[in-house]
Amino acid sequence: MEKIYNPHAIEQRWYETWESNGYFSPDLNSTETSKKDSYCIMIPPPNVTGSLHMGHAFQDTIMDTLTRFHRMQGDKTLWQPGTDHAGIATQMVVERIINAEGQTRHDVGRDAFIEKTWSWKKESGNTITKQLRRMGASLDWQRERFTMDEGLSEAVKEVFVKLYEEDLIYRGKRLVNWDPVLHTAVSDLEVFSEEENGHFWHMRYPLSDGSDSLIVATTRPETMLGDTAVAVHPEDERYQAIIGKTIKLPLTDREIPIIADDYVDPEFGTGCVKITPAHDFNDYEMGKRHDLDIINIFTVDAAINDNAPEKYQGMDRYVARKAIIKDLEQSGLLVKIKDHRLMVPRGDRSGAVIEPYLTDQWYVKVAPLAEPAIKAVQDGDIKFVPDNWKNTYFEWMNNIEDWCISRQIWWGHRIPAWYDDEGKVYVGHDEQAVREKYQLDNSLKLRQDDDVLDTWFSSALWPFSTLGWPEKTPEFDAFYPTNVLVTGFDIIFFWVARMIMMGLKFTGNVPFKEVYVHGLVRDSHGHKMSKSKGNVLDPIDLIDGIELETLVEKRTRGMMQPQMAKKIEKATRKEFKGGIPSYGTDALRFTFAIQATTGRDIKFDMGRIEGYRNFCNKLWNASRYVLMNTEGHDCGIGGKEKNNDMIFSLADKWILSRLQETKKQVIDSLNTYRLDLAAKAIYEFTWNEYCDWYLELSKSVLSSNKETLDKESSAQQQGTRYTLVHVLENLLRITHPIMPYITEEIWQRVAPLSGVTEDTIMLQKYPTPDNDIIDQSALDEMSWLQQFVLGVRQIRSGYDIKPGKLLNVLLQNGSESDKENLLNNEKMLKKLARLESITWLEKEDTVPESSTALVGEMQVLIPMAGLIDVNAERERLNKEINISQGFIKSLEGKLSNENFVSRAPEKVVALERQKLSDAQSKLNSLTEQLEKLKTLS
RNA sequence: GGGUGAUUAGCUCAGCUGGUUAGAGCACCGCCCUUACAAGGCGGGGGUCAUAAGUUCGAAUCUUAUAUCACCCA
Repeated sequence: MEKIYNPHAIEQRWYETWESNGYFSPDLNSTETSKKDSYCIMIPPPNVTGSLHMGHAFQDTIMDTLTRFHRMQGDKTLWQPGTDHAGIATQMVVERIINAEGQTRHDVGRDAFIEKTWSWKKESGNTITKQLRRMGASLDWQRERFTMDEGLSEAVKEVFVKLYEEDLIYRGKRLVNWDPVLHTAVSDLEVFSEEENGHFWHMRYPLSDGSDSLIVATTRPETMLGDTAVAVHPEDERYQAIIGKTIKLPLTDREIPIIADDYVDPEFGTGCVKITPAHDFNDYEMGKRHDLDIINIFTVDAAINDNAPEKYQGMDRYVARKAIIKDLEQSGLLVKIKDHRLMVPRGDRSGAVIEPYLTDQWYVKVAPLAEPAIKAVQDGDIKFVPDNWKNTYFEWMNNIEDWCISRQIWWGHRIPAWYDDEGKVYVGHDEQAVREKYQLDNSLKLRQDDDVLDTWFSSALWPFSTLGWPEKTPEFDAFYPTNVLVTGFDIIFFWVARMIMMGLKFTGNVPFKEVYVHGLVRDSHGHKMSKSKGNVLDPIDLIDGIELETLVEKRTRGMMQPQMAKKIEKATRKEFKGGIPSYGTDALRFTFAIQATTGRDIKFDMGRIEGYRNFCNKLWNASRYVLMNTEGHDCGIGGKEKNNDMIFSLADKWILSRLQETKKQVIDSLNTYRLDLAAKAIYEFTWNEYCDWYLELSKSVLSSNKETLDKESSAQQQGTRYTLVHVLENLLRITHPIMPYITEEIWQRVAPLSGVTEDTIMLQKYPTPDNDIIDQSALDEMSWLQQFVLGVRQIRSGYDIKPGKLLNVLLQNGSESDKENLLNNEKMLKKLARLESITWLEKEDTVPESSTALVGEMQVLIPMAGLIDVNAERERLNKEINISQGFIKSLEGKLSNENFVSRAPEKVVALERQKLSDAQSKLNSLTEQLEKLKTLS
């Protein structure tokens, strides 16, 4: 093995081996595993145009860890891969290519455009699936699906037609988020609202009878052309007299009513609000309440249309804004202009300011679907982890609105609805089916709806459409309902809730039994990573490393706000002085796993990934040590059962016990989605116990000279070699779900030494704890040994005694069991504490001036003899005595409290008493020692 | 305005149903190239657990209020 762990040399080779051998695929034909033992996770389908970001990498680490864990436990395991067709995003990508060739998509035509999109997908749509492979994700690629696949499209049609037939889909005119550049409705998720600088324009609206006037304020003055009322609060005393009167709307010849509605906040602005039902969501609702006219004044481009006075027709909304301001000013109706920060909604793809816009769209009537979906969570058929996310879910489900599912673009599932010349609508799987269903004559001309469905519509079917639904398939039988959905909380509404509704509606069953909601990955300062902030980290760059210059270039290229580039460059150069070194996939995965706590934010800190890369190196080198000392030797394959003479040392028994406890902790943690605790248990066991103590202790067993080995020593060496290999081999299997590559690489070398020759670690059994192996007396004795060694080391370090200097220690005031422990472990103590000799003294023996450490009541004495300064030792003892006295005081306080003793559980009181007596004997020893120093000097 | 969550060492975070003299990693300080590992070893310093009140024999942990921050919804 190389001296330093090098992820590059191993990762991709192993992935190719796993994939080409079909290890990721569940064996559907096996009769051994019943339905009960199946395990399935659906990947949240990433956008086909997308590339892997930190959020994906985090989420995929979680899913892959769970998948590998269950696969190793023998479950029939499927992690279902695939991508979604990302209607708008994909269409824009292809459109950009066509534009670069000097054409528009309208020049090309719909059918040819779709064809081009498919060929783009074939050539370039696999960026993210390649990156998923780099992450080590054990997805069953043979079953990869795409939301536009034939089968999934069939599912979409089936669902649409059924919902329509049940009156759960309807066509209606409603306000939607309209992108005036893309000419389509967009979902809330595709709209980003950010604060921008704007103005508040105060305008005077005169009453029709000329008696008075009102002042209204707006951030969008051009919408006044569509005003159909002015509203005040019903209890606002200032305006009681004019409620019910009318306004002469300036710049138009319309009269509009003054209405009262308690939505109006009398404290805000002037307490008068202009109402534009066609161009504002709140106004729309108010318009419905008061039966107001709805006047749309915009074209699809957000220019002024024919419903407005001729003067403004054809003007872009911002040109019209200026014209209107000017005209109002000239008529003396503009009262004032105030600077104002306001939330401006922009389309995340086009960057255009989104307009609420009145159009014909298709909707899903959600309330009837939501009801069983709420019940499923209430009844516990679906559990959220952490549990409190269900509140967020209920909150949304109880206030749910109908879902606009149509989009005015070309790329997507075309709505299976046809119209005749009179506009009558027919819904069916295809034109032929429609004609049969509605008994239409072949001569009747039919035209299919131009719109396509929202991508989320097909995503909502993902858990069952990928398994072949509506066909009856063995996959569906085996894996539906799936076990867990792993997702960020940001799409509980958009996706999770809709999958639950659709799953229940069409399969009669929940789509998943648990929803594990993880946090979102942020930068080291807790900010959201975004291209415009220039703080994005690419997981692949963390795996492979990247030069500083390349990173700067990558972060500042193609910025929406180029003025930010300088700032970003500076920050990047400061944070990543030498670029990013290559950390490898396993270190990245471990970093994610250990940060997968129940919190909502994962602040990604470079210090941590570096630390876990070091951890990989530690594991690597520990393995090197094990191999160096076991290869070519008798490692007692099969353990004691097959090697009767094998002897286990204290250390062997101890580490074997700790291994069982670690297994238990890791398994329990993974079962409860606490990957952080699992990773931590692995880290601590590996580093603090196996490496720091066990490997060191094994050295004293294995260092004996070969020629002089007697039978006993060789049986001891066999025991130690067996334990070295056995623990490491188990540890690798325990760790494999989190760090697949390094564990596979090492396991290939280690497994044969434990008698296993198999092709891959990923299909081995996951280790299970064996309580019979846990040896409490070994745990106790080891703790004695550790205290002993630690005590000597502290003295050594406290007095700057060179590590190489061998010491002579004296023991006094020890018990029989101390004596026994000493006999059993003298050799190990000498090696670890670097001792020349250990001398057991009786109580009455006199001792030279010494520095003292305590192991229970036993005093470990290191004679000073020029090593230690008496005053310094006195000071040290005094400090310890002080601490001890403080502790005793607090314990005595507790125990002298009548209430505590009578009310606290007996166990707790007994524990406190034990603590007190321990502390007192410690104090006695310390004082005794101090006394000795006094009398001697 | 409504909701949710957070506040623990310089930084990033654990701390499960109240029983800890409050832990870890990184950073920091001292010693050490001891043949698995300097991406390392050994030892050490560092916190009134945001604030206030309450419940309790006992509160980082439960309740209430306040402050600050974050996110979601309107």
